[in-house]
Amino acid sequence: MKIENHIKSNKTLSLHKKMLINVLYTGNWLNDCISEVLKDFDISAQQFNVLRILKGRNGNPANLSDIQERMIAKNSNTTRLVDKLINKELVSKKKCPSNKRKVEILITASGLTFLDQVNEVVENREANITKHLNEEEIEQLNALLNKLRN
Amino acid sequence: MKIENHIKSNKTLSLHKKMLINVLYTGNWLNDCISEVLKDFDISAQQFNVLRILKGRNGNPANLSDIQERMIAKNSNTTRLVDKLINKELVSKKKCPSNKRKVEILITASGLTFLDQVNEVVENREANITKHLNEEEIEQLNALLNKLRN
DNA sequence: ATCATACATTTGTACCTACAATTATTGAAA
DNA sequence: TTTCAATAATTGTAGGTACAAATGTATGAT
Repeated sequence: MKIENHIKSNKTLSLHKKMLINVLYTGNWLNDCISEVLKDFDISAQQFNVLRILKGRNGNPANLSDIQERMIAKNSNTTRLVDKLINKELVSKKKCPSNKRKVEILITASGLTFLDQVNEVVENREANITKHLNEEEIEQLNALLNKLRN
Repeated sequence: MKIENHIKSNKTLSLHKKMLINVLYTGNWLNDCISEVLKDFDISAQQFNVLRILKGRNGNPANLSDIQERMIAKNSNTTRLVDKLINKELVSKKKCPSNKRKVEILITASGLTFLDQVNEVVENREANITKHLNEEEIEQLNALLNKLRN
């Protein structure tokens, strides 16, 4: 469906405007798709994102700033996201011994198990989304988005 | 810049995954670009969106559900967004006389003046963003995003 | 050694989002 | 006509985002 139908616009939008709205709208839409799956696991997209980042460290502890740098939404308040995950015992945090300004954050064993369970369902959903485009189109879309951001 | 550098991923991501992350990331990025401009006017992207929708009605009052349908972020809590705009006297609201369940929302004269001022700056910023792609690429990007959502 | 500065994180506040529950109103069926 | 379901908006609560200010720690210059 065209973007102007989604937002029920009555005036004719310029191609440029349509494209920008489309990028915003599709980003929201994709976020909603993933959030819907995550809802069953009582976890938000950003919390899931933190868990994935920590798993990617393969046992090396991460600072808050390491996590922040890797977040998809750069303005997340990582302190509070991590706190929520600590409450769920999915991650652990302690002061960095060599530099007490920093913290060392790790995914726990139960965090890893949980993440693997969630990941399976998320990846199914993602596969269902990407199947609408072939490899060449995915590559094009990737390239165009990169170019848009400069 | 490639998306894997933005999120500083160390493992090699599949093309599919990169594309999905890219859609989310670029949506956030674009939102941040526009929000940065709006900040000078003390208005959020969603409040700006509501004002644009109301202007598009050309003097016809809008219900809350009319606005909601036209929002880029479909889950905005429109009641509260409108309340904020009423406090700033940029929009007005009254009970719909023919159906007291509904409300009639209008942009005020000062809302229109304000919107026009903001719009000029926003459109400059938008033009600066879209200039990285030519017409054909913009058309492609539009088509690919539409196809991704089915 | 002291001090100013930079760094890493936390906290505060306002706004926004997600979603469920509630209130008020309407319209149609029993 | 009463009642019940549907509709439109509002409210409540928890979580997330944006941004500034505060806290605690490290480090280089003097």
